[in-house]
Amino acid sequence: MPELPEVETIKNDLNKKILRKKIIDLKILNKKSVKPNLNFFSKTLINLSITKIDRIGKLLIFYLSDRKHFLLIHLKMTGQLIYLPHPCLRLPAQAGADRLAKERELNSIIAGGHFLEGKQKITGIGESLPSKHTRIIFYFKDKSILYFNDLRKFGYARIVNEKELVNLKKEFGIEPLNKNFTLDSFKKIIQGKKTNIKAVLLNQKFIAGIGNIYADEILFAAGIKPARQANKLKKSEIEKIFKATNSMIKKAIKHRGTTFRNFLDSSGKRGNFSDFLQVYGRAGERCKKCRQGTVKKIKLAGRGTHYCPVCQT
DNA sequence: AAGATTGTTGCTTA
DNA sequence: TTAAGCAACAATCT
Repeated sequence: MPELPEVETIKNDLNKKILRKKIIDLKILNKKSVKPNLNFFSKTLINLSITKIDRIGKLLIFYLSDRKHFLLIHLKMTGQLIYLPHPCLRLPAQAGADRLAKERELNSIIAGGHFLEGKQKITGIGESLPSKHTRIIFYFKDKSILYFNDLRKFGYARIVNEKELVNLKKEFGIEPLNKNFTLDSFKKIIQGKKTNIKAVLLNQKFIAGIGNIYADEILFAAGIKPARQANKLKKSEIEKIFKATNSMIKKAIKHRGTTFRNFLDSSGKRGNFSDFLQVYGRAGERCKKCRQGTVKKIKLAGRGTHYCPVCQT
């Protein structure tokens, strides 16, 4: 479930890898993965290059060299963007003693997904590329390839013009990494909402980028029950949630995101923040913080919600 | 084998 | 008028 930290990781990596490389061909294996339609999508992208990659919430924005169009990619639940530097890379003999190991690593993604650390099977990955979940393939002039994989076909790649982009941006709330994400702006959002705090954190129109995993983790760190009514939270409690949001997002980015089901970064690697999760996915287990409560799982805002009934109040 | 999984949209209800 | 709630979507796993 790519949320802000996962999408940010992909954005940062791809910004180092694919800029100014000409797109010479496209393969669209699932029509519904591209918008507005297959023909326009291909016709627009071919012969262009990507000049910059941006992100708003969980949405990736690729600036294109025609300066008129933008490629938006949303990974939704199971989307992956995996970049293959070269389909058949061979390093020169003078590359050093570990040349073969390096080559193997660079090429293993083709050989069958052995690039995965460990042998843990994760849905939709661990396959050679393209896989049965590959929906779009971008071919660059330097022979490198970008794969858009999406097991559940929820994600999409969409071409928009500047006006559409501007209108779309308006739909998003404040960005946790932006300067305007202040305690004051956060307070204003929370205090005006009658619904539960988890639903507020999840709503992209209020705060952009938080999804189900980080919502649970943030509220756990803040010691607040997810079902608490937002406008009834004390100032001190809002401050705790604000601080937890800030540190959680930053720490998760530092560890390259969370792989719970099938998130992979642009090299096909897992996110390490999974090791730091405190409540998400721990239903029935002892609370890691107070060591008294047992993590409970309920349904809130239509989502599985984990919390400790003892130390979250 | 039904129910859970989640991000977003669009519809309904309050 | 606007906020809030909920089904729907997709494909798999438990």
